[in-house]
Amino acid sequence: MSTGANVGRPLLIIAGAGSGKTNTLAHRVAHLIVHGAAPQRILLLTFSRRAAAEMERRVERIVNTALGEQGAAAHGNIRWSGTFHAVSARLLRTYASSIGLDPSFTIHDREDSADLMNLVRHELGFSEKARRFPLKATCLAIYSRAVNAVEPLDVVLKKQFPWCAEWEPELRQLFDVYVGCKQQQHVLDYDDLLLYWAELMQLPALAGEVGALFDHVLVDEYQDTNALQASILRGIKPDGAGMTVVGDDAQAIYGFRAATVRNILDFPHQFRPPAEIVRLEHNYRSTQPILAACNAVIGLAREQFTKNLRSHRTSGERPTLVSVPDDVGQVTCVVETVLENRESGITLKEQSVLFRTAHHSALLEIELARRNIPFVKFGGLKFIEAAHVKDMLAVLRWAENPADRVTGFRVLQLLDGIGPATAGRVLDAMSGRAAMDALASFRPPSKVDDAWRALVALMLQLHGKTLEWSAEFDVVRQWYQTHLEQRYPDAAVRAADLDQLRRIAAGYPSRARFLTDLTLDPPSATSDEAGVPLLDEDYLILSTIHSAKGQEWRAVFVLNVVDGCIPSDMATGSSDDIEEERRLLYVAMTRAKDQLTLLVPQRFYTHQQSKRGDRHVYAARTRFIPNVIVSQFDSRSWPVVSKRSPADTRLVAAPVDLGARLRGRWRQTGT
DNA sequence: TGTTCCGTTCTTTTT
DNA sequence: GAACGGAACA
Repeated sequence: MSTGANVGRPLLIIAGAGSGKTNTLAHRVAHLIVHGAAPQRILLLTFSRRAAAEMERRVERIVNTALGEQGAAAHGNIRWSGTFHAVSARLLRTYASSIGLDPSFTIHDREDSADLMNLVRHELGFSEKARRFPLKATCLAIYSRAVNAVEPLDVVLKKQFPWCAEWEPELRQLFDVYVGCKQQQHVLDYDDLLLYWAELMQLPALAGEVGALFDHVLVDEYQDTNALQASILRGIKPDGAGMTVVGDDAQAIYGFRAATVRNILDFPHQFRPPAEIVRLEHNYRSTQPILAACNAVIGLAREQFTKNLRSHRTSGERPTLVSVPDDVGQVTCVVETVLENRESGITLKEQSVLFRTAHHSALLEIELARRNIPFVKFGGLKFIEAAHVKDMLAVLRWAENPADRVTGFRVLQLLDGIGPATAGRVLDAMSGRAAMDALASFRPPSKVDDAWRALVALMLQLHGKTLEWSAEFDVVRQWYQTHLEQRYPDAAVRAADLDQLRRIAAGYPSRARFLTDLTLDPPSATSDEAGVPLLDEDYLILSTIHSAKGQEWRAVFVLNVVDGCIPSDMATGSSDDIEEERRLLYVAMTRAKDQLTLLVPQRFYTHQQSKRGDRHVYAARTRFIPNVIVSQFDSRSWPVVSKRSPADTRLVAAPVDLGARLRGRWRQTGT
């Protein structure tokens, strides 16, 4: 890459799967540093904290090699790196006073936001049953979409939520009050982090100041950013000078979060002269047969992608389509193949099992635990979302920000005898200036007296900030023990999670940093043994396809490659949705270096139809691997039956799409 | 007012 | 199979 001459000019790198994107970006950053750019003035925006850390590590290594350790140390480290959300939180705390924001704001995660939305929803009387108003999660999804896509409510409703369109005036009112509540309570949600940053960039003086912090702005996974994020970038570097974005339009899988492929496609022509475009089309990851199958799958997409990836690794086996009888067969097949692989020298860590939705791995997790095979799971429910962990965090967060009603609501209702009504009255009393005084002088129902005194004492102690952060955590932990035992029969198991939380807390200098970081970059993995750091141990990777983005393994298994899972039954609404599901399968397949196994259960259990009887449906191989391209795969059945009747073989080679037909019929009558 | 139980509805991916 | 809302009960 000829960076030297064009350091100032905007650059778009279209990087195909396995084309060494991370490495390219790392080299570019390192190159900038080696040629005199100040690391402190580089902004590196990635998709996850994990990706940012990995990037920093690589950059450091390259710079060290080029300049020697001393030379590298003289340059210092990259200071601004992370997700849009995390970087925003940091910027907003710095500029809070200039934009009328309380610098000690707390951040709501998805669940908290939904809870607040629900509070408002009830308050406005929208929750009466006769009205069938959208549920809290739907309300939040609509709101979020409007914010992130930068689209007016009526457009969002028409395009994405037509069944809620009749509620437009009520939703408008709901969102209006919701926004007011957040401001009153010094709380920002995920969307606010982007929104406030984007708004800040509309103020010329501040925009100039923030833009001037950075000489270079690099954005990874640009295909998965949304309109709001694009507007932030335009605000930072209006002329695109020093800006590099990297992405692959064929791997866009975050449309549900309002990400749009337009960002990457329209990037070059935002600028005059237009951005330079570099295409990386060599795949260094997968064998040619695997890559050919991946290309075949993405080749059937409605919109054609310009790249055609070529592999450097010409030998190897074709990917396998394995037909298994049902979900139990699927799990057995995977586990036995994984173990075989390990015998032949592929460690567990070099293998992964991918799936569309988090619960698809449930049965596998049980079997792995039974056979004592360690694993780590990415995606799905995180341990931070477990009720007992949320309880602990709620206490700490309420102390940090007593105005946060959702959090206070949660803490108060931990006490036996305090329900929504009493909690509401306490919070009303606290809404004045001296919240903690109001809390201390509140008279609760007499039967909660003892518990009440303990809570008040705890809150006063925390709010007074008389303790060291780690001691503070312990005080809360001790207070919570009673409630933990009272509420959960499996308190001992949950206590282990809280030990883990304590270890995480110990790594932070302050309560505020701990709370912010945990909300924005929560530990993404859960393992079979919570808390045991599996540093040098070997373990199998389980991951949702979304969380597998950017990763690679020697052997990859994809579960439930059937219609109804990929594409998900939830996503068969519009053809845009279907196309995103196709790319999802493509992303899953392109993770594999040497061995790729797609599992196709013949019977697929579902808990959708509750009408006693059919608890499973006859599944069909995913529509994304139609007969035209099935020759790219080795098809076989498992378990292997020595004598097969010809009829069976035919069924495996060309399964009837019975499930899809049945579902189609159901849908017509249903809606 | 708080708790419990029952019937209905919806079920994905994540910062 | 969970989450929600409504209603009955303590």
